[in-house]
Amino acid sequence: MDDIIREPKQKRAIEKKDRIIKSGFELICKNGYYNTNTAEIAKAANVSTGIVYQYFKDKHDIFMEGLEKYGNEIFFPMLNIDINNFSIDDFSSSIQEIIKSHIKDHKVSQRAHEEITSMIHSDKEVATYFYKNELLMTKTIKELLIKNGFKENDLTEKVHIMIGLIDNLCHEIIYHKHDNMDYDKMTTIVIESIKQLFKDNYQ
Amino acid sequence: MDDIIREPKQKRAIEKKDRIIKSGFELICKNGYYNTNTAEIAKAANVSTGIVYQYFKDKHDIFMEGLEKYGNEIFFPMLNIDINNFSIDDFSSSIQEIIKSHIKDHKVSQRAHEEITSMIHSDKEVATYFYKNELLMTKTIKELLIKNGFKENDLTEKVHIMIGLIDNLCHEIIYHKHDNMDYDKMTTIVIESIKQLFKDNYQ
Amino acid sequence: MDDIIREPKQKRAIEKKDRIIKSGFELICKNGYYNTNTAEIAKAANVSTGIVYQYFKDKHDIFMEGLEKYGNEIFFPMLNIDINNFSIDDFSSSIQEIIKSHIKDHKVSQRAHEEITSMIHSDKEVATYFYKNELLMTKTIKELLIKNGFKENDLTEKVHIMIGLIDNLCHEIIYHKHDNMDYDKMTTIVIESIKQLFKDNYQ
Amino acid sequence: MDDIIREPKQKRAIEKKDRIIKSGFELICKNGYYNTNTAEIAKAANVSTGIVYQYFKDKHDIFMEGLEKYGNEIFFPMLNIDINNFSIDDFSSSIQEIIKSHIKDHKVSQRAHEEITSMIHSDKEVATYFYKNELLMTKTIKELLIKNGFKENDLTEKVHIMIGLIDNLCHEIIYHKHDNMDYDKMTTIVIESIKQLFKDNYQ
DNA sequence: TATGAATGAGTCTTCATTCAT
DNA sequence: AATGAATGAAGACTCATTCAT
Repeated sequence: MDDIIREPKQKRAIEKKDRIIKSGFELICKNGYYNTNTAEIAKAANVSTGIVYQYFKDKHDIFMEGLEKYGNEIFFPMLNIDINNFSIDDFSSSIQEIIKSHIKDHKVSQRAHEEITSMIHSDKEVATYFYKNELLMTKTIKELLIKNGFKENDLTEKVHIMIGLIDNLCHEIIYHKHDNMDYDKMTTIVIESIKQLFKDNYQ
Repeated sequence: MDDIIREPKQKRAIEKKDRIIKSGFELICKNGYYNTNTAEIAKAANVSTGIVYQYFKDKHDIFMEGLEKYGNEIFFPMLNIDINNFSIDDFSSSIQEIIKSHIKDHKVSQRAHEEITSMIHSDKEVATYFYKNELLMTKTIKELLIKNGFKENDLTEKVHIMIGLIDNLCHEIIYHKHDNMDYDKMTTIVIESIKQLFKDNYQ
Repeated sequence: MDDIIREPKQKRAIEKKDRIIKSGFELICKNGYYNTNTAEIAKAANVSTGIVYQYFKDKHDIFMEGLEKYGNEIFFPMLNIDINNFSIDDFSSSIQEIIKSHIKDHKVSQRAHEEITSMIHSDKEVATYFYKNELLMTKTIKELLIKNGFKENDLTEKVHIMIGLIDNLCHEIIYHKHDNMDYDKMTTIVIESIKQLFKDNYQ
Repeated sequence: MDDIIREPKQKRAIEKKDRIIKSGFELICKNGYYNTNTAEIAKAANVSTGIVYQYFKDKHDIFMEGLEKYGNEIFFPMLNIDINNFSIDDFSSSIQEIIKSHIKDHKVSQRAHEEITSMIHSDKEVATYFYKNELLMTKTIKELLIKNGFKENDLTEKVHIMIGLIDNLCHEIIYHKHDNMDYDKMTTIVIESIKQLFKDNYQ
């Protein structure tokens, strides 16, 4: 009974905290860390300024929790690649799939990427986050490929290059929309490049 | 007479302004826009805080002038590729040359890139700068390749992809130094990828 | 019936209130009034923050009740002098006894004295408390002396001076521990001074 | 000429800083450290809040400078005893003189003493200040007495006790004004006590 | 032109107190 | 009676910009 009564309290508290993280991270991604103040975050989360500091050490902490929570789908969407959707036999569609989900997952903010990567060098915690997840992602994908029959053959380096290719492509598609660029063609070329990249690793 | 007297003054004034731009841009690249204040900039430039506002509308203006002045060598070093150093016959070494100078030019600050790209979306002027120069760079390189006998054949897209490959490589080399990455191999692979990328455009 | 049920509750309530007073007073004495917050007090007392305001008007009220309850043994230990331990025939040892217990009673916190006396002038209630008890103490000791055969002879003033002498001595011993001071000698001298002070009042 | 123009600037700056120190110290002494905010201090000093932080590291710094500047006349007025006014032959009047000036010098605030001594234990800098000056004062007076022919004979301890006696007396006279206390008598008794205290040290 | 002192709005953060449960 | 989450006013401090000289 005690539990039943407490449960919603706790649930609401968690929801509240989540709201703060979400609002904070969204605002920071949209307007920048220094252009977002705690009052705005609190207001967007529909809480008082005071409560923010009951859940978070400081403004930076809000951001870090947001990064931990939402960062992966923005920066490391490939971490969530479903192994079952990956097929060596249909490399093209696998990569296309990755690109699609990559693009789809850019939800929180179009600006997140630049805003946050800019903090890598000023902010040790952010740097650590990226370093950690970059390694993880490379490792994850490498293992995925090996499971799919790829040979170790400068695989680490190639995976890194592939990630860069995909990142750049998605980035271009999502953000820039240069008028003179044909994105379907570009996608095709990138996929072809990736295939070439790994040509010595499978068959 | 007025001119004669003013001339040296003006020369000094120009030098002074340049000093502010340089100091401001360097500090902002090193420590970030919001972690750099005008007092620091003035001090680093060896001028008074007041004078800054005689030469610049505001802090942001200092940064923009710095970006215009020094941005290219940081963000678009390929704009400065010497056409004479580029050879279709020795594609590898040409690209290697580009990478080398790319890396070398990251002088003002290792942090400049992230710091500043983060401002693209919060700052229309910065965005414009990048948009403008990205197009210019793609165009420049494309023309360079055409001059070197390359065929138009999704060349715009390919150039863009190539720039991304090189950027990522340099970035990786300059910033991350992941222990498990062999950068010489990586460079070789990237060059090979670029060659493959353009294989239908030349010969 | 109501009473029977409430009784234990009330007992607990009283204990709870006492715990708040004790914790609050101790913390304030140790860390200062402004460096102690109600959350800490509640936590130390093992109660919720809300309940504090059911027992006390405000934070200041907690402190005042603590002062009333524990203040005497810190600030006016001489109020508790046991008349049976006081002897005109062995003045020295009587005073030595007072000093000993004076020092011993500085238990709640070495800092209490300064912290709280500082509030005398900012806080009318605290001022009233001290004024009231200072008079009481002087009066009490005066009466004690008269009961022990001392003659009225500027006795009020002398008692006040004596209290000051003892206070300073104890204070010095408790807090400062100046290296160059011999506290045994000092005690002897103070006792001799007190004897001299009262030499016209007894014999 | 440059100097002539600069001089007043600098003079005003110094005056401004002094005004902040004075206002800050007065307000803190009157209302307490925690009941005084920087805005009030700035307003009292007739400056903006911002300028305060050009002259001082923080609020505490204002206070410390005030303490260094005005503290001695409040806490250690005897440091300023004029040797020529001190005479072994007329001990009474010498001490009376000290008491008089002691009382006269309590200008900044009646509350200063308690407010500030309360900070001794919470504040290392304040503690250091007091420790340093207490030693200095004891030493100064000791030397003064020796110069006047006093013999070393527990002189350090006696000086300390004397200072306490005088402090308490002045304190009583200045602050408490207990109705039942005759301060002239009290002064006489204190002086007599001091004479007794040193009776073995001179003649 | 040049200085650097001065301004004051804006920011993060704390905490006594209240209130929904 | 009890909890502890929530409030929001207040405070220390920063800094882009202005201004007296």
